[in-house]
Amino acid sequence: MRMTSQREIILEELRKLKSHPTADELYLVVKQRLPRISIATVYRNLEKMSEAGIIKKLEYSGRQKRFDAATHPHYHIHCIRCGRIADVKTIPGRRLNSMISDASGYEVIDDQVEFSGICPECRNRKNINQNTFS
Amino acid sequence: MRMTSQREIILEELRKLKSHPTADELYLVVKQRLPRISIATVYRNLEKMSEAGIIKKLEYSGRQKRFDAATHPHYHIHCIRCGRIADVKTIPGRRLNSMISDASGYEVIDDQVEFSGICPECRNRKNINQNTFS
DNA sequence: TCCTATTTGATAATGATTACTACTTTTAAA
DNA sequence: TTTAAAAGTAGTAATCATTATCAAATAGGA
Repeated sequence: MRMTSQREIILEELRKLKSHPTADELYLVVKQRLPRISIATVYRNLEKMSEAGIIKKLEYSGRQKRFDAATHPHYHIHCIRCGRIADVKTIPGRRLNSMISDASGYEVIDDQVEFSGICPECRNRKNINQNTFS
Repeated sequence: MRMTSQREIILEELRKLKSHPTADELYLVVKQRLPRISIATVYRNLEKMSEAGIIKKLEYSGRQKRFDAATHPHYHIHCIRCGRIADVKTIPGRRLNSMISDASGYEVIDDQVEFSGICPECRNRKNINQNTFS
């Protein structure tokens, strides 16, 4: 895989963001530095880099795929009030995947684990300032 | 919510299927009994019934939504070879959601948990008969 | 430097889902 | 029971995210 400037900058900007952006959100950011870049290039490179294991593609609920520069195993949690998607720091002591492997007979290769709920901030400020992240 | 014949038959046919069908797969089945039904009716009713908690919508973005008549908490596992989506019979002893709640500070309301891997059948018959379900 | 497989930008095509519209059925109030 | 508002339906157009296509550009080794 050639390291083009487009690819490099897409990766750089993704690494800066903690928000697990969609392809079009990332496109807007990258466009600041490469005004002539095409949205197709962003999609293509995100796909390639996730195939290569450099980044992780998150296929969760909602219409759009999201991308994460952090590839170490961790789960995500989605606030149904404000829309933000946060990392879950702790994962179960015994790796869940091996439990699932035992229970299902499948060879578990990957997981798409997303929880939905209400974040601490939204639980505090009830009913105000909704949807600031979504 | 009125129980129309369309709605009733969609629900009946969904309950018969163990395959977690997509809206269009279910449409083909329901069409056998109601030849004049519209695909839009299938989408609309699956959405309504999942809002009402009668069925469960499985959302893994980038792919088609799937629907499950079994609403009790259970996880799914997706075979990347043949495409089938199976139930995972066992779930972790202590409910995972409460662990996640503790770890994240979120009030966990729902989860979308899907594992990917290779099913026992596909592990046996290596390289032959791929994609019979996808 | 030169060659060529890879990548790019621009845009068309695709495919799943949702929106819309006019018509029908149900519900419930007068 | 009329009757009119509400809910639902079939058929189809529109939408939206994503992928495919293709001519032009370019990275990076020979």
